[in-house]
Amino acid sequence: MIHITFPDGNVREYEAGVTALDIARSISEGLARNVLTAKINGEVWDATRPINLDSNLELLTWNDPEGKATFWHSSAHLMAEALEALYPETKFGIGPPIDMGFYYDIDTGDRQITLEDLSLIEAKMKVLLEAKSEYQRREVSKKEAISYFNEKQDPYKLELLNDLKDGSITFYQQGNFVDLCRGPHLPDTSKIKAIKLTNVAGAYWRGDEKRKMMTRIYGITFPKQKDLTEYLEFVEEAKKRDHRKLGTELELFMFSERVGAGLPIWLPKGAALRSRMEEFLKNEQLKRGYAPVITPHIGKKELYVTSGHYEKYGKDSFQPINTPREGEEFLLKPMNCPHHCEIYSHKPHSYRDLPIRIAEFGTVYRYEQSGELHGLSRVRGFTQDDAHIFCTPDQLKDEFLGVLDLTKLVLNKLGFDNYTAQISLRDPENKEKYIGSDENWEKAEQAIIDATKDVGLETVVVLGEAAFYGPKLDFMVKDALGRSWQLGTIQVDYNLPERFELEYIGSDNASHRPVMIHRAPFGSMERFIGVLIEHTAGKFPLWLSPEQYAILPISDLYLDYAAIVQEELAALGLRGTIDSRTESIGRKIRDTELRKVPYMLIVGEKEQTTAQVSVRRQGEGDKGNMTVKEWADQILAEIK
RNA sequence: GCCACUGUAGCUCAGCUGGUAGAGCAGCUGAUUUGUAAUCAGCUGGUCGGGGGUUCGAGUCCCUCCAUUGGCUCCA
Repeated sequence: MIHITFPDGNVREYEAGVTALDIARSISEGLARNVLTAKINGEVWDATRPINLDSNLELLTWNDPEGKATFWHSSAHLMAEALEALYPETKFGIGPPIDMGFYYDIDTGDRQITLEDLSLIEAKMKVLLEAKSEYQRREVSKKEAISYFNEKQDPYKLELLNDLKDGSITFYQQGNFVDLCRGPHLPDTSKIKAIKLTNVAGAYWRGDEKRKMMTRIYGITFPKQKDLTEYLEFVEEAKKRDHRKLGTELELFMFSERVGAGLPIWLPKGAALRSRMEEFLKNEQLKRGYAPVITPHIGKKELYVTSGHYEKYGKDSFQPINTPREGEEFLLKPMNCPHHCEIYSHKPHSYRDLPIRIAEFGTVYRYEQSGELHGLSRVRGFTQDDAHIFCTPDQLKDEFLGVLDLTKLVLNKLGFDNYTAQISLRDPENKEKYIGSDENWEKAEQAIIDATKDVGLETVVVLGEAAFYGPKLDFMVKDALGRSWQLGTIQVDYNLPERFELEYIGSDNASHRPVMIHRAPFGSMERFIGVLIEHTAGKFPLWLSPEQYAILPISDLYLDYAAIVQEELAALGLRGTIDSRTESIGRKIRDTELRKVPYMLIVGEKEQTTAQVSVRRQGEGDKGNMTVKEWADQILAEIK
């Protein structure tokens, strides 16, 4: 008999050789039905693998990330089985689970798999499901494994085998399909109830662009048909909110082939929206002791040689601009910090001057590979809400607190209330990879951790993810659809003060090196607004809305009254338009709804005689009549 | 940058195997003066992404460049 310990501390006795599935069945049939895999002493195992020693056991279902991963991994094998049945010449690469679903990289030789083939493969998978094949695990020797794939002529699997140690190699088989695989897998294919193959794309073998481009087929599966339906609805909703589509429809921004790829052009409505966000932050920064500065869009190559950016990124950037006579080389600025370092060093500083906080909405240009460009989220020219704080090591924590507070304010003001912070610290095993003294690193890392604790921010600490020049904190923001985005960032930097030989005179009358904090609550205005559009589906918070209301007169007869209403509202700082077209009220409402103007004020005979407006909220409908004053008070309160 | 897909009017899209372009919406003009998501009629609008080629003839076939989309790789 062996002892099995459950997560709640309970211990039960079972015969040696019992499986996780048996144990689940001993508890309840329902549980057994839901078990996908199990964690045995922290390692994820097949639910059907015999347990021979005393163990800790955690049963995993669809609700556990490992359960889902196993489910999708097994689904990838099922897809491979279908592919092999349909196209026997297929060679297989790897087929792992991913965040949402799975993929398999395959080489089909001359035969091209296209989107149209997916439904055929999907159908084949469904046929194979009927066999309810078990996923059978088998330990094999390296020699046996090599001879199997030699015979099958699968060069990719042979290459993978090369890197594996004899004695740790397992095969999994379901139906006629055998794969080299560490596992674990589902008990059998019957758990898979809904299948959708979503995409086909190219992917380099082992991610190496010098190697062969394979065909990657993406898919997703679920234990219930309903889950698939929900997933498809989610995808549909995401498509509707796509900032590229909404940006065009709402006339916020555009791109032009003639201006160039990846260079967003802000249209009046988008520019108004963005300016309001910038004004908001500028005001907050003034309150917090930041000094606005302005620096040029280009800088001499030597500036970036000094900062070290040239060495690291020079070849992969926009190439230098040359002066025609002197042949001097200038680079489009990829960052604002070198310019800001020059501002710091334009005069000597006393410790009494610190911290010095300089801020700039600085537009930077980075050469992104053409295939990487994507709407506003990945561009070649963008504006950072950049600021650099130069302070003493002792001031670091307070400065960090101030920045955290500001970033939280910014996110909340923009309607993001679901976010966490990722703290990236250095790899304690590899301290020599980083610049700066041990003492300073420890101080900085502790400052970040303490500061986040002080403001009660939920954090994840990742070791080894720090930049070589300092630890950092990134805000991970969840949008309305539950998708995570990395937006604002705060980075501590020991490197640039060193390279630019920045100094201050301390109370001991000796010169010291300041610490630098880079921070950008929005990150990039472009990217942030892209996320904001998708988060709000284009229905921006009222204070940002390019058009807060539209007055819709029932007919031309009420245009004069509409103008009076508009004047009254303008005096209160509210902005809006009058739809003076000779159109039916139904038409005006429809057009205004589609423009996502938050409020419609309908005025006709009734309103004119009572000095009221009929209020309609976008997406919600009629809110009834009230006086202009009543409505304005309500709106001004909403904006606050 | 690499692989694949796509590029036709301001927008969304149709145009079979080659026979010199079509719809809806938008826009313009006129009529309609309208009560909570599309009033009606007429009209304008395209060197079919750019360039080159094959052909008697190219939106359609071939080459090339540009851009978009989905991936790969990368991201100070």
